[in-house]
Amino acid sequence: MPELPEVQTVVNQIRPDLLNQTVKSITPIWGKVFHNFTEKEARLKIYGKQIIDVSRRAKFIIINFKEGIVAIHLRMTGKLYFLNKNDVPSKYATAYLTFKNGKKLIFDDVRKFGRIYLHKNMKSINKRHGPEPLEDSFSPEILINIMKSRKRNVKALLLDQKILAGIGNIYADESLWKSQIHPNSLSHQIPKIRLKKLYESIKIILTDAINQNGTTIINFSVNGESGKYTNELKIYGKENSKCFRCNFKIKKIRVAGRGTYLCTKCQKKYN
DNA sequence: AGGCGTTCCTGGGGGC
DNA sequence: TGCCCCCAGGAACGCC
Repeated sequence: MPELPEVQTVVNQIRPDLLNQTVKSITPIWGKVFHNFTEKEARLKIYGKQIIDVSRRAKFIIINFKEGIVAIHLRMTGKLYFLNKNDVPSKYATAYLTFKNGKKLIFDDVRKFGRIYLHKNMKSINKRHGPEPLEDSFSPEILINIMKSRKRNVKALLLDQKILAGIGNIYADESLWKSQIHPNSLSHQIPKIRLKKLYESIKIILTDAINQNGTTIINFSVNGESGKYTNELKIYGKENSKCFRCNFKIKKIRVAGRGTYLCTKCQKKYN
């Protein structure tokens, strides 16, 4: 389940190998993997074009060309890895790119939720996404405004990419645990001081997770090292074990349609 | 506005 | 060993 830190880790790992490379081809193995373009369009727009940067926006991996971008969303089980020209991709490969230097970038995706997009620029992605939580411009006031201006379940808000970009199920639970907020709290009822704590928790947790190469529950990158943040998790996946803070038994409930881990003793419900 | 269910997909785990 | 059912959950979409 790649979220912001995992996607950033993938970008960090593949960027050096992609920078300045010239695309020879991009080929779908599974029919629906190209979400908004055809092979023909790809041929016209990116064959022979040089990659000038590889970056991340929300949970998208962005391959930047002088004119246009290729955006890759890993969704649940997507992985990217390099092979040499004549190597055979795994049975779960849904697409691949080839480059002038003979390398091949494989998009591997067991559950086939992942998609590749071709866009002129970042406009269509930006308009569907809220602020980047790790950018300096993301301030406590912005988070307070997000929460206070809506009357919505706080976990649902954290997961909503239009509101805040990049957070998924694992880091939502971890951030709420660290800031001692019950996931079913109503956003506008949470005191400002608690929201400031939530802001700090999000920043710290995402930054630490990137430094640890993310959380590997299902491997998200084949070439790279596995994510070590798995060892730092305090609440996610820890049903029935003891809360690190208060020793109370950790529960698993459903919030916003997702499996949610929490400590009902030290995470306060505001409603 | 916002909550909820459904869809897309497949592997893996639990129950029997 | 095997079979069935449910669960995992990111995002879009339709409905109420």
